[in-house]
Amino acid sequence: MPHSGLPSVVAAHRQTESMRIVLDRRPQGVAVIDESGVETLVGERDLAEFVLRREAEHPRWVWTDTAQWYPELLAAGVRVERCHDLRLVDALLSARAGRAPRRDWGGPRAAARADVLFEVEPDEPPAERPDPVQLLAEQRDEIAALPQSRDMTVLAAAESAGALAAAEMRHCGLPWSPVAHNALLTEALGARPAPGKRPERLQQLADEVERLLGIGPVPIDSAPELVKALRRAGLDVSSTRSWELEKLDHPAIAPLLEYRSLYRLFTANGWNWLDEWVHDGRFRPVYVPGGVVTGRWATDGGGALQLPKQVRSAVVADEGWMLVVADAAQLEPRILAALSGDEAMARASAGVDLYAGIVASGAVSSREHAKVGMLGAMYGGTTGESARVLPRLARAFPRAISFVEEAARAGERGETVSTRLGRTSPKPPASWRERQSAAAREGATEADVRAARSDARSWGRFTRNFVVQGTAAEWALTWIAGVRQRLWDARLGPLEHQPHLVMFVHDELVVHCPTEYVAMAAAAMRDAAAEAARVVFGGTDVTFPVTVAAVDRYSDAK
DNA sequence: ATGCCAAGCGCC
DNA sequence: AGGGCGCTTGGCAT
Repeated sequence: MPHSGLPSVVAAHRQTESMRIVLDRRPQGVAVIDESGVETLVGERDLAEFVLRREAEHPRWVWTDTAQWYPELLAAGVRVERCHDLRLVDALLSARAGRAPRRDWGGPRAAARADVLFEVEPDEPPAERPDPVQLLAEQRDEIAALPQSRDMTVLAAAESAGALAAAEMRHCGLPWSPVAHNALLTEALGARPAPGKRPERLQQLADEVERLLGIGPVPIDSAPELVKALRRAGLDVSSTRSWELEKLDHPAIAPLLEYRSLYRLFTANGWNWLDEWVHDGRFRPVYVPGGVVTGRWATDGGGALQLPKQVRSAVVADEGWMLVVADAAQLEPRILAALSGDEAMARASAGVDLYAGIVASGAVSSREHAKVGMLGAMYGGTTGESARVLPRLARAFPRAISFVEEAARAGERGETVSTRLGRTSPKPPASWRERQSAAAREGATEADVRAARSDARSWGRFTRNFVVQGTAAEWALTWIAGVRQRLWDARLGPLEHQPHLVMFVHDELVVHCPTEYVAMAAAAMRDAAAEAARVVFGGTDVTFPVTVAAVDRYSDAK
């Protein structure tokens, strides 16, 4: 029975929801006991902010913001199986309805209010903290009224599951060996220099560039100054981008490019990064689910989604554990094949190598052509090899190619597009529309027309890519949710002691896993991938193979 | 001193 | 005149 001394807000929620979950006060906090007797412990102060809701067979926690609440629960040893993230779902629904997302999520980290800070009269009455029960009902109603309510329900669940996974990945951390990292840095750069000094290897390369250019001091770290210096040395360059430098035939170029590469390692993922981001043998980046308009995750600090291959040998499993690394092979072209219902491309997708399948279909003559052609079709490439093979792909896979072409035309007209599950692209900015109407007006200059056309094409490339990248993100979220659920269902113990997700990069997942459970984790990753295709597309002939490798070091996976 | 932006390059 | 990002640095403006 519920204890009579519970905080009143919890009691209120309990009554509203008529939960059949028992809340019991303990010395450490509030225990939540569900009908199967599973018990979790929650800090009393925190619990007051939550609504627990019994849904069908499975409890789903409903809260304003997973990123705000879940880390504290994890720190207290509480895991949440399912949730409904009101903020993320609001973002989905608001984008679809073309309205601004609501911002007043309240909570302890809400923006400071001027009237509270300075003890002045408020400009307007303080906003009511949103009532989760009320918000949930509103979101449910809005979803139910959509023509594709099933899809949006799936997307809301997948987005929310992703938010749980993101918090758990940060909580557990990616196993990282500072010793291995320091060793690879020392091998590449020399010993760690004093603050403000260059590592030995960088100094050697800088000296060599200076000597070979033969024009005196070279400001190697300043791009504008370096361009001037290279021009003084007789090299015709307009920038110092690596692909422009690579075209030059001069002995100083090779050491300059090597300097650049090592300089980047030193500044972006060197000793300072290691000090800041790796503690107790774990790298804990902040993932931001839904941080990209297409639905991809972003990161806030740490750069986990841009981890250079150069440093992946520092990702080392714990003793007695392994890293199970799974990668969805050619995810985006497969997504396009499934989205468009292109049967010829579905046949080409049968093997593990889609591009080889395209070659086998006779559409193009080499794997490289298949790859650059498909990437060009999805990104809107109009030049070079990609443009040359596009007509051949369009003949062989008419539905796939016309699908992205139509998404591009819609964007050029200023319309929005949607992913398979209904994530909607933003409307072009007001400045975009103004330029379009300026070009359509009487007396528009040729420059107006050119600018408007260029803008339109550019937005068309965005919407073209949005449908593919965004649907790929949906597949990946569904994949994560499926893997996570399977690992959960195994109920092997506390999160950190059983196989758990530690890394996600768009189409790649890593599970840190006790050696005896590697086969189970690998199967979970494969099964969840097959399930994701069914859930997102509701049945498709396109296959989504994942390559799975169990390794000690991340760098050994590929 | 602080803020903003472009350049450049890392990832998918 | 190929989509989406984050991060660091230098350089300019305030």
